[in-house]
Amino acid sequence: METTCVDTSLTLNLVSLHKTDVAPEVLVEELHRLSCENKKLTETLKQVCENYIALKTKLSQLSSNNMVSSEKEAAVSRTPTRKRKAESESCMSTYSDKCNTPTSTDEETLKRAKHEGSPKVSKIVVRTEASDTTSLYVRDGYQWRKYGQKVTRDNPSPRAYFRCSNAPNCPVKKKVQRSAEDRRMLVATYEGEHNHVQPQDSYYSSSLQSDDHYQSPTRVDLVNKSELLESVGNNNDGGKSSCVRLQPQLLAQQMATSLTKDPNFTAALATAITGRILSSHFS
DNA sequence: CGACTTTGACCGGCGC
DNA sequence: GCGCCGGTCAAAGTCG
Repeated sequence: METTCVDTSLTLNLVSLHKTDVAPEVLVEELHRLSCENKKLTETLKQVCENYIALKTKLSQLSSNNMVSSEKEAAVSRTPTRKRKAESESCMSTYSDKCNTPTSTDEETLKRAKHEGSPKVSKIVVRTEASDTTSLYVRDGYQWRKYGQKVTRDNPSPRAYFRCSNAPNCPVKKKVQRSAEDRRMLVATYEGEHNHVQPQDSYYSSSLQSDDHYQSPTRVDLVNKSELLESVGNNNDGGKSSCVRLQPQLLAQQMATSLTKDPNFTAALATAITGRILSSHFS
């Protein structure tokens, strides 16, 4: 599994600032240059944010349009929504159809979420190493106790059931099963929310920076199931850089986490802030 | 010895 | 009511 592909090291010219035998006018010039660069970066960031918001608005408009059209289609061809019939139909459908049709497990998860007052349910898709197509363990920073395993009807690979064992009464449960289409894909379904903090010395948190075998998860909340399907579909194409296809918000979260852990970034940020203060002072 | 995994049995919901 | 199926239990086994 590949590590995070976002290079967080900012290569601002910090070295010259540490020199003590530099003329003051050179330092001033350098400060001006950095403040200009900082302004440019701020403008670029602003533009990126604006583009992101515009795209997000467009996406929500498109999805709402799709919902209206699908409701119309459903009204035209109203069929009994019995679970087994739907399942047998999905067995007849092609692979691509499957990608656009909610699986029975998704239905159950959603049903349960509705029934139990909608506890937080989310799915994580993890691509494992090509050689490893039997393990059902997803390292996510928490400690899990396996309490069951079952072979389900719609998938030849067994489904494992886990409970969080970090806290004695933590209600979180996790189901892990290999994808029927791509056995390298582990699909972990989380139910509930942890009532404790994430262990700090976890494999996951440390692996974000150094471990090459880190399984970079694609987390998708089931609030929007189309996101999940899109994510699974995207990860199904045998692509090598799963992090490229992360949802924008997830990518931003990962970037933020990586950036705040990066000493280069904190140093560059400190320099940028100092530059701003000094430039406003000089002008 | 405690924590964890394995695995067959059991239970409840749902479709027929 | 019966059978199927997913989810859970719990006893036995394993490991450090």
